[in-house]
Amino acid sequence: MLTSGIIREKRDFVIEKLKVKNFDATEITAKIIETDTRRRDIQVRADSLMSEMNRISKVIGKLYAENKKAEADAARARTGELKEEIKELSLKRAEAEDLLNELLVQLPNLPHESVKPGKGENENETIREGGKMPAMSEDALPHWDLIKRYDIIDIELGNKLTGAGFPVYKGKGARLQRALINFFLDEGEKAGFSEILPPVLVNEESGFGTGQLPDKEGQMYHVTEDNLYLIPTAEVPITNIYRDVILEEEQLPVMNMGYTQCFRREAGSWGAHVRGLNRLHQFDKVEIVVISHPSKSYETLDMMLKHVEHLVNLLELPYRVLRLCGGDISFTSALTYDFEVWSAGQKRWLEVSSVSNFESFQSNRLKCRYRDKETKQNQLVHTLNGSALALPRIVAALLENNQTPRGIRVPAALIPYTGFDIID
RNA sequence: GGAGAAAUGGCAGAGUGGUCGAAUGCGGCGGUCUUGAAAACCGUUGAUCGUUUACGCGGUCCGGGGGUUCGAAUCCCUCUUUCUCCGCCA
Repeated sequence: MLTSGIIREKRDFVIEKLKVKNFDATEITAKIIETDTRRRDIQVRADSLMSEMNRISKVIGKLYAENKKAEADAARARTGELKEEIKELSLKRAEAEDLLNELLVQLPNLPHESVKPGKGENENETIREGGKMPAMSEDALPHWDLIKRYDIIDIELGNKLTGAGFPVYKGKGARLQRALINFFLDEGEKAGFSEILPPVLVNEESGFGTGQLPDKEGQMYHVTEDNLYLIPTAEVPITNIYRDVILEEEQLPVMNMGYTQCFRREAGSWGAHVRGLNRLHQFDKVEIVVISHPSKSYETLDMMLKHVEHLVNLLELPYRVLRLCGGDISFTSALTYDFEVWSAGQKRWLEVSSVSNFESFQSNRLKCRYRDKETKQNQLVHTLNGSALALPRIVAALLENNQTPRGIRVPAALIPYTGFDIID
């Protein structure tokens, strides 16, 4: 969330910026400023009352020590009234604080200056393309046919065991998953990321820290019995490691990555675009998460982009990189690049990675700061994350783009991991 | 799941109702000494909210929440976590 400070000091700027995200902040920022002012006013009054109370208490203590009971009792006369007032003010302050938080949480992050306005995904801007388009005949099969032909991923069986969106990987299909996970982790390590294997269930605080709660509650599976949530991405546990943490400046950047299974309810998503592996309730993903010095976070974003590009290149997939426009970028992000790979069977682009800089939007919620060497002040860090990569659509594209009459060719970089060079 | 013990600053560890934000040690930072370093010695060293042009000043925080009291790290309730013992278990 944004800080109340920036809204107080640069309200017009905030309103202007949020227009890029098609968000009208006029009314809510006014409420925020009003609530914030009220909160501070209450605190000033409460503080001075408490100060007086402390003073009187000390005097009483001294009087008792000197055995001056009568004077002590006289001093106590006023305390009841003070106590009453303090109680009342604290309640009001808590109320104002809660309301302020409620309001702040509703404001999206400010978009970076390079983000252009736009209604939706059609207005995203392609900033880079790479890879070679596969030479395919018109009748290239979509992956949902290929997985059946080679019996490597079983959607129906997943239906039997669990329900729609929970496929079962078998034989070379299972091995391919394992190969991709190890490949991504090994490449991540080479790029300087430390591996984390976090829990896939998190508590409410974590959900709030990264912004899934309270607004996007329906996205996550909720284990009500224990009030835990199945993670929709490794971003949640890995970023929350740094909740309430103050880092030393020289520790930055903190570069972590983790493989986890991811769980998404995706309530209400149906249609042709979600067929096969295109959208699942459970899938595998390696996520990279970086905590960066605020002045370096856009360099960090570029570094992460290069890493993802490197992965896609090694997998020999044709890709393009999009800079999301204001209408498509997420609530929490300041700047997001999407990676899409071409799928020859479906003849369309599939999103396989989303790399974002959240600036201090997440860290403000997380209270993750670093101690500035020069000023000795604690400052909010910038957080970034990206998929590197999400498996299902990568698998879909690999299968579709590499289909041959003899079977499905495995890209060279993966063969050491799969142990086979063809799926047949 | 049952019984007991505990939770204090970066770490270790005192403190059981009145200048306690908290002794002491270690660590960190600054300094003296030294050609340099070590040792020794001296000083300093938490977070957070508010206020102030500023120097400052005030409030809150001793696992979380609530309570008793003029006053709580200290007493009471509750939750969480850790340790020990028992049970169960991959």
